[in-house]
Amino acid sequence: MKKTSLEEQILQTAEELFLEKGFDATSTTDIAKKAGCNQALVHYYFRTKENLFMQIFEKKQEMVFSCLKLKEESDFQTALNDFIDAYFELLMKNRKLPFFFINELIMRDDRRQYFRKKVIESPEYLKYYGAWNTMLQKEIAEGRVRPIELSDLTLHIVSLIVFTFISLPLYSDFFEKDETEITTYLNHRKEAIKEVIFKGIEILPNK
Amino acid sequence: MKKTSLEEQILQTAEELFLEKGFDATSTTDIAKKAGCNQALVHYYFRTKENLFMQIFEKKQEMVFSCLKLKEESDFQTALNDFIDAYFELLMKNRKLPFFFINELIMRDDRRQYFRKKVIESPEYLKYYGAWNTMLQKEIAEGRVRPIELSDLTLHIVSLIVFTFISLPLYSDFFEKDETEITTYLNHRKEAIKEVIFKGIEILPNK
DNA sequence: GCCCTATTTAATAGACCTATTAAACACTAC
DNA sequence: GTAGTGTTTAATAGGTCTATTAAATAGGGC
Repeated sequence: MKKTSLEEQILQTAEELFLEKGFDATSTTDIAKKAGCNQALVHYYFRTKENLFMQIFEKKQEMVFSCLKLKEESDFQTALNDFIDAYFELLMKNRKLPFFFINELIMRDDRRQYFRKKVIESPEYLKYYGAWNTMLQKEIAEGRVRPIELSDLTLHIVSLIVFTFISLPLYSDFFEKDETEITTYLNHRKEAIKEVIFKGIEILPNK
Repeated sequence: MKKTSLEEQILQTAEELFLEKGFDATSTTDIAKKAGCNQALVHYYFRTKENLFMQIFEKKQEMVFSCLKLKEESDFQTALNDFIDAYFELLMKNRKLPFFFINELIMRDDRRQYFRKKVIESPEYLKYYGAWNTMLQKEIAEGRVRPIELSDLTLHIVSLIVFTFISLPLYSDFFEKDETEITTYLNHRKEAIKEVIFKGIEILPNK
């Protein structure tokens, strides 16, 4: 029937549950029950709940991190547009990811330190940041973009995108929207975000 | 020494702890210990942890809600500017509020329903929404603001403000900032947000 | 003094959690 | 067959949590 081993099954189930309910609210008993095995088996394969969690955490961390990659050949506007598309698409496929990172990264002192060492201080991250900054500075120098810090621009974009997904449960609940309507709404939000960002940094000046 | 009764003391302590650590991570034992009383007393006064929590939840709900009020006399740009200031100031004084609402409102089905009935469907809320929309439509009709939905504009602004505070622990950790620097940073963010919003909706067209 | 009420405490029931232990099971090699 | 390996289970220790219980304490009115 199943090709996947129970170990794999536990890992998959844990991923679903940790993303759905968070670390604290998910018990090893929950995982075992849903994976269809004895609770002790979770500990047999992963020893601790924390170990099991970290495997999933690192995977998700990598997912988000890889969105920062910049296609070398493209111009700034295209790169920015692609970045927004990529980020939006990632979150449309993983709608609970913002909650996951808020609760399991931002709110945990120990994991923030881990993330900082692993991601922010990595040479790869610094390389990406440098590449983006070079592009932005060129745009500003040549008068196509108003003076703005890369850190501000990034935080603007990430705020607009991520918060769309954070507030999504309110939207779908309050206005009783079904899946199709939600997809339409999200695509609308994506364009609205591009509009306010592009206009807000004057990529397309009204002449 | 203390004028405040233990009941009041418990309520205050619970507010601090629920905001700091969230509902699940705060035990009635924690509250009692910090309030300096027996754990059973928490239940004596409030019967259940949920009861105690809801008193605090409603208070915070009211705080956020009251920011929507619109000073009747002002023009749109001033109103928008004041709204951003008010919201920012509220969160600067209550930095954990976004986490509180994400975990205790957005992520809980039952509390979303409660909030919807209590706030979103209240005549007051609808009145505020109408007043804002009237102003916005007038701006658009008279060509001072590009066509944009109020819902989009609101979500843009709230996203930008709230996410600044959501990501704040990362900022202060990663860049090792002290309190003074954080305040400077937050004020900088407030102005950066106003800039991108005002330019993004063309309140100040480049002529 | 004594009664009555409100407050506060210690003790505990009952539930759930993580992690460990020892025993049972399945399978291959011989 | 048996020995040996890795896998899976039942059982449980030891901890935490909420909520309840009964008993102790304090303070006012008489």
